[in-house]
Amino acid sequence: MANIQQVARLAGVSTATVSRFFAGQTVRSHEAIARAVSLLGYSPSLVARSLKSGRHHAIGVIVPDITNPFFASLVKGIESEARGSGFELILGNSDEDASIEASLVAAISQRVDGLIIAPVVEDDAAVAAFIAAGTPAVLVDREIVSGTTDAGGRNAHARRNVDCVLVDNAAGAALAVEHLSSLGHTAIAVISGPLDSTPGRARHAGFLDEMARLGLPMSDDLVRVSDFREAGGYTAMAELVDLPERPTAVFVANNLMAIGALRLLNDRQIPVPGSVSVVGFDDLSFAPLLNPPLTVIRRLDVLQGATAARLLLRRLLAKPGEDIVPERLSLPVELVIRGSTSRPNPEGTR
Amino acid sequence: MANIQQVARLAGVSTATVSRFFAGQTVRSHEAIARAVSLLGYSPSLVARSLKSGRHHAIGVIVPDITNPFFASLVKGIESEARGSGFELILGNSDEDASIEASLVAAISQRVDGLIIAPVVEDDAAVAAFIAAGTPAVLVDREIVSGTTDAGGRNAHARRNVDCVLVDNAAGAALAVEHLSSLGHTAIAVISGPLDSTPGRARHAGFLDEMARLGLPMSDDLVRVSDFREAGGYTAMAELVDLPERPTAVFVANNLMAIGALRLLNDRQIPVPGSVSVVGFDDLSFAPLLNPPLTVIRRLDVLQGATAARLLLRRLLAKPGEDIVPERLSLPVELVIRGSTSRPNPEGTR
DNA sequence: GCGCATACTGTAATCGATAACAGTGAGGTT
DNA sequence: AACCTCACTGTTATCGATTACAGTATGCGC
Repeated sequence: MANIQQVARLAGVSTATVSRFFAGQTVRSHEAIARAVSLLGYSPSLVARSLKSGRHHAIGVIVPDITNPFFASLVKGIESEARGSGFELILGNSDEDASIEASLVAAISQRVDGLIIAPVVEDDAAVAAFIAAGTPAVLVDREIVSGTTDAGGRNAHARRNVDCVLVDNAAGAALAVEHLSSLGHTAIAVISGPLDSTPGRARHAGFLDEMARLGLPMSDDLVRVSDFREAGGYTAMAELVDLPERPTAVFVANNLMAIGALRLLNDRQIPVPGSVSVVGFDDLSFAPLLNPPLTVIRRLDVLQGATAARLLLRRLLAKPGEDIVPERLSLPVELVIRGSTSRPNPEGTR
Repeated sequence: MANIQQVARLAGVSTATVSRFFAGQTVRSHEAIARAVSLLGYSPSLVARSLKSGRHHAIGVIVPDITNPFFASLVKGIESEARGSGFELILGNSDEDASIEASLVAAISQRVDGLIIAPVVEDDAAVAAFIAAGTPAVLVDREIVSGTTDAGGRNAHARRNVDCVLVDNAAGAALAVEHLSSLGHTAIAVISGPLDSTPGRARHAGFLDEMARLGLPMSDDLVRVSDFREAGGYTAMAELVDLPERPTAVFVANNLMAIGALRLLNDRQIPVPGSVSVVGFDDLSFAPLLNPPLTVIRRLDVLQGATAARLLLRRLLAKPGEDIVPERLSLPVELVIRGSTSRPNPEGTR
């Protein structure tokens, strides 16, 4: 790879002039430089530029599980938006593990101008430290409630360099309960995600609140806290169907657990929605093709990623000194009714 | 962020000594340096190291569609393997578009030590140029048959710096045909991917070869060349079911098109496998839950990604001068029989 | 006490680009 | 002719680390 010195020598000018040529300034030896550049196939070294400028033209993206279709769509949205502004994407997969996430953040932070992250837990020291260091960040899908170093009681959002792109989890859970209740269900169970993550906690709370608001009975048996994974949904559903008083409907708080839950019902040959109605959270391209087609709470996943990227880029492209007001967006959700929910069967088919 | 000068000053040594300390050499002022480092929270600048060494400790990954579960799994396998060796992942999504891919390769190539790519087409000038530049690369799932700059008739694999991790596409297609034929089908159609991509071409050829080998009739009507996208599968299947002589079975050459095809059959209320049997290529975690459960050709996707990463890392971690023999692996596939295939219905239910 | 090997240390050049600063020359004004 | 402005150019320090090279100190043997 040629360097700027060789170009300068070939064009008979100084390196400063070549640098100015690439910065778009008017230069007398315009043509000679252009000729030298194409002859040598020169292109300025990004690393040298980075060293001088301190900017990397890259953003870090850390998700808990890239094989979850929701996060894949999120990344796709981020990718196309970032690329459009000339930023590269550095991807990390935390596998829902806070310690992996911490090492990812540490490894990535030196190479990026900003970070888009769906933190594993809400009390996330590594991410809080990154944010405290002043690097712009966007929390997506999940937020951080308080940094460990934060004695003053302010939470991470009080910081000036963090935006947040969430989804209305509580409203989604409430929509699910409302729908099931309107069909006549009263024994409604929930399979929640980890309660120390935003969507886990918020969907859980939204579910319980709506149950209480509608005056529906609730018992600990009907509440299963799982892990957002397919196997976790499978196990949790197994526990629910084995209850002496089996619920007639289940709200499953994410897509992978919903698949796991359906798989168990399928394995046990328990009719859906005949015996148990199921509502999932997050749509899947193939949800209409499932047996039965899955009723879900839907959001615009690619858009959510693109929004997060736009918020981050807004900071990265801002003039120095410009003060940017942190945003905390909550995107809407909607109920998509398909075949996995129906009126409860009075006989309680087993 | 502190720099090496500040550490050196605080520890009362020269920068060279600090540098040696980080390189693991024995140093007299060991403790003083360690104290200065932790006091300042210093960590060596990766950018400065990159500039000096020319290495980036990063690998580029370019896939056609990250929302395709196969590629998501592939990326996951690459990620965990790369991370284990301290390499970052720079991700690009080419959206099955060769011109996007070309700009991705150009943008990424300066930041990475090697590239893992599933090229959009087999005759891919941008990727061929990248490889010709001498940067190590691994072609995964798809290969490049000939570089445009390659007048000598040697193809890209003759180059010393490229490995290839494919899957036995032809065998997979043959397995599908065999299975359908053994059930009694004779009017078997195919929905292929783009014939200028490796899996598109190889599965197509494997299908036709096996049909010919078994002496099954073939007509142009039964061959649909599509685009590996869900919408493409939908359209292609629409054309097939509208044929005057509707086929009784269809081999769909990838997972997304299979979903599209099933969606059409679902929309038109055409019974599967009653009226049409369907075999897809590439399993999906939810394939057993589809209506009907989808019969597929399966491979080990995460392993394929991990294998590609290992082959690349082998080159990146090699001592200079060490000659590494290029590998061209073809991973096995298997047939997973589920509910979407059955004996043909003699009445030709419509 | 001298010579010498060993073990560590500092100085300075280097990677490749950028930008502050100080020219240089052409053209216009008086 | 003297002077000024304007537009461009070259020199050089800088970003932060690495490393070749030269240098210093220590211990050992004689």
